[in-house]
Amino acid sequence: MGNVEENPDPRVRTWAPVCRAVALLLGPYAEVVLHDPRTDRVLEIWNPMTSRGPGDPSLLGELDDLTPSAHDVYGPYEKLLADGRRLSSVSAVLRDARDAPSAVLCINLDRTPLEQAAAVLSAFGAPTVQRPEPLFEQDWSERVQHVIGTYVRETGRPIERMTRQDRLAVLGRLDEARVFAVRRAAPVVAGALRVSRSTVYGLLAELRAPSARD
Amino acid sequence: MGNVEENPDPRVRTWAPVCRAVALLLGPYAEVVLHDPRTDRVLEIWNPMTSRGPGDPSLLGELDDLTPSAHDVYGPYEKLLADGRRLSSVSAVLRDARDAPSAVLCINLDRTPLEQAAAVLSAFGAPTVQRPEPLFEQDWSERVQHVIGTYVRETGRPIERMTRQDRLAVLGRLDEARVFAVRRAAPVVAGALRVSRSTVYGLLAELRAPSARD
DNA sequence: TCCAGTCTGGACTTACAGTCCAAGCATGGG
DNA sequence: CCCATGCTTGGACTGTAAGTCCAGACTGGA
Repeated sequence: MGNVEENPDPRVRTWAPVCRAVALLLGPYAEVVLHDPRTDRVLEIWNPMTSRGPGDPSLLGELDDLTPSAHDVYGPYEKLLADGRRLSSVSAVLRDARDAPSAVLCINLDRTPLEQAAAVLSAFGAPTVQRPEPLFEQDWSERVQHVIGTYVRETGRPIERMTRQDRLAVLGRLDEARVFAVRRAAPVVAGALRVSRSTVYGLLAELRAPSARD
Repeated sequence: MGNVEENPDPRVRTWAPVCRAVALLLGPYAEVVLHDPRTDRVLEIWNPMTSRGPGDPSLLGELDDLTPSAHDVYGPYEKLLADGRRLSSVSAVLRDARDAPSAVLCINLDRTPLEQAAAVLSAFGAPTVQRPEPLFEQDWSERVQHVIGTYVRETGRPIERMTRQDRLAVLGRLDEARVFAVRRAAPVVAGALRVSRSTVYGLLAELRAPSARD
């Protein structure tokens, strides 16, 4: 992470103590990044989780999320690393004495170990072979929206641009969530996916009967 | 849990040490019950989680699950207590010297504290605003059991002695819980209430159309 | 004993779940 | 430009479960 005290950039000298403190507090599972929003490059990085370093371009679109809100703090967002690690990410716009944006701070927390620990705990006294038969709630149609929304966010692909594979994946999740045990669910799902009822049943059949294993 | 050493029932004297050991090992979160499968009653109980005691009927249908399998050990099953605690439950058929079934052992582990801990862990570094769904409910048939169980506890009236008013009340709660939005729910509820399908629909109609408000 | 209220099994109707197919519509190769 | 291929679609169809209805059985009380 370089010799910060000698870093020529005044912004780094200003913010480095905060960054180092956060990096220390959250141990090896948090990455702290200071971005230059004008050049879209990394100013400094602590506990890097990828191979990024100062001067590298600010991959990951960490700065893209900043436009819509009126505040200076954003998130937490969920990010997915290429190797499958799941990150919770917050960003903050840092301003200089004249109140002009001078840097952007990002903290990326790797939630994978926490989630593994949670899985160990909740598996204790194993809850049967039956998987957590996910719920149905008063308004199960919100669950449909949630599953689809999550998928769209993960892939960055809106419903209109989904491929057949996308639809198969989404329907797989919905089926696992036992959504189709609810009456009238299929037409609702079809509508949500902008697809006909026939297509839903066709894709579901394909999912449920991979018996054509030739 | 009574003075086990003086318990006149030889089965209790035989199995008590095992039961006590398990109850001690799993601390306050596990209940150990010894059932008499012929009379369908509790022989002895350690760390009771409900108000059951020796001689009480073996509520909860802990013995119902035993028929279908060829082995003598069953589970873990998931059970829902009336107050919402979630149990992992295993049962074992205990046999005497002549290999005849003499008692049934049930161990019920309260998973709630573990799940709370798991929830704390997985909530750490909160993943966005999402997580509207309580990790409560499992599959809907357990919701049925839960509603009925709660009612039985509240009124102290077992299913067999319920009046028409009781059934109306229970069905009202189930209807509010949107249980009947799930396919195949009505027959299951009818079975759980020890009542015919016709009766369920009749009572439901009465509940839903009190329009004759004159 | 009868009566009133309730429950029951079973026959029935309705509504939805799920299947099937001919035709439409993209996409891409020749 | 045409055709071939693969996917989707609306609609017709079948099957299964949801819900209704009713004559008869059961129950407790007068």
